[in-house]
Amino acid sequence: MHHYVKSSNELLRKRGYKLTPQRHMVLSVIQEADSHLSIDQITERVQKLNPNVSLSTIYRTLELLRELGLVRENHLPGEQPHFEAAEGMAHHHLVCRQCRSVIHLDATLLGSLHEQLQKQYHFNDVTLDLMAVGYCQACWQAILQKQVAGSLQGSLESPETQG
Amino acid sequence: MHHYVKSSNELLRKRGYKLTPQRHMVLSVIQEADSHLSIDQITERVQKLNPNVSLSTIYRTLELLRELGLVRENHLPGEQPHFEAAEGMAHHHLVCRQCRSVIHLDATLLGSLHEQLQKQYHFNDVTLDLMAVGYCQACWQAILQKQVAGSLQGSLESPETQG
DNA sequence: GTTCGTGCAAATACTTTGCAAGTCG
DNA sequence: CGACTTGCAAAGTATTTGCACGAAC
Repeated sequence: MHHYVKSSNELLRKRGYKLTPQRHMVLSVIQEADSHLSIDQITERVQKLNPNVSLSTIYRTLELLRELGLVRENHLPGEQPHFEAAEGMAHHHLVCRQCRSVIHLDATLLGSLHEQLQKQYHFNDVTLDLMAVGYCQACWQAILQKQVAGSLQGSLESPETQG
Repeated sequence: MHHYVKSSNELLRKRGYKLTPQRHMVLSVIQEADSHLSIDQITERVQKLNPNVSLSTIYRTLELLRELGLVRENHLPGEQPHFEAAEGMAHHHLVCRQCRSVIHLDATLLGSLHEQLQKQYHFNDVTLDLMAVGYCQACWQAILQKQVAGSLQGSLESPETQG
């Protein structure tokens, strides 16, 4: 994975920043993770390498890496933001509206939409992040049950509450 | 717009909730907005109708309406969450990584992808929310400028700092 | 020696919770 | 009544900022 470091370093320097040990730690923790990480997870792993790294540095570093396009940030409603390496495949999300369970979807789902957007809106270096929200099978069943129960109760109560 | 109220009411009651004045206000504020609203904006507009409505009620109501699928929530990194009426067209976002400016994209962009996802993953009532992130034209120009300036400075400094 | 980065502590912003009181069938 | 809601105040989390010190040209 470390072949990323050289180009990251160049990118930072071209923009007037340095690749400090802290920045390097944050970046490689993200690059070496299987999946996206929350700020807590990043902090935990970085502080395992060096316990003195402060939380504010982690926030500042993540903001910088995001702005440089070295990491992607995504923020599902109701969760902490998560970060993943820009080199990896973007993975999209299918989220249950009720239980908030998440299914990860394939990056290829959107084809070459990003190229289309780049041309049409004159944006550069575009990446896509799709969130699909619905009810998962289990929650949908539960909702249907509850509604049935409600209407049964309704039709029983009307005569009985008079007794 | 008020023809939504009846069906919203039914949906709430079917699930065991009431359409209180507070909930009604929050929902109609969202339904009558042109675009999506932040929690602050919703609070401001609701409290213009009734200053006694508390912030916690607004949070609780938004969570309920979201869970029922009456409003959509989206959370662009670096911003407050935003809410929009589920009846309207979902609008997608193209965001600049640097200046965070946002372009709203057409809902039709993704075609019938949601139907495909519903079938494939047994999800119900799926809506899609796309976020595309890149550098807008202005920021991209600025970045290129800066890099050019940096390398000029670099090639001047090397000999001169020796003098 | 000047610019860029960091750690720490404090400040700010955001969101959730407990609870007593209010509504309504 | 009894289930559901609300407002208020307090607590809990998350994130940002100011500043003095340290590191790297």
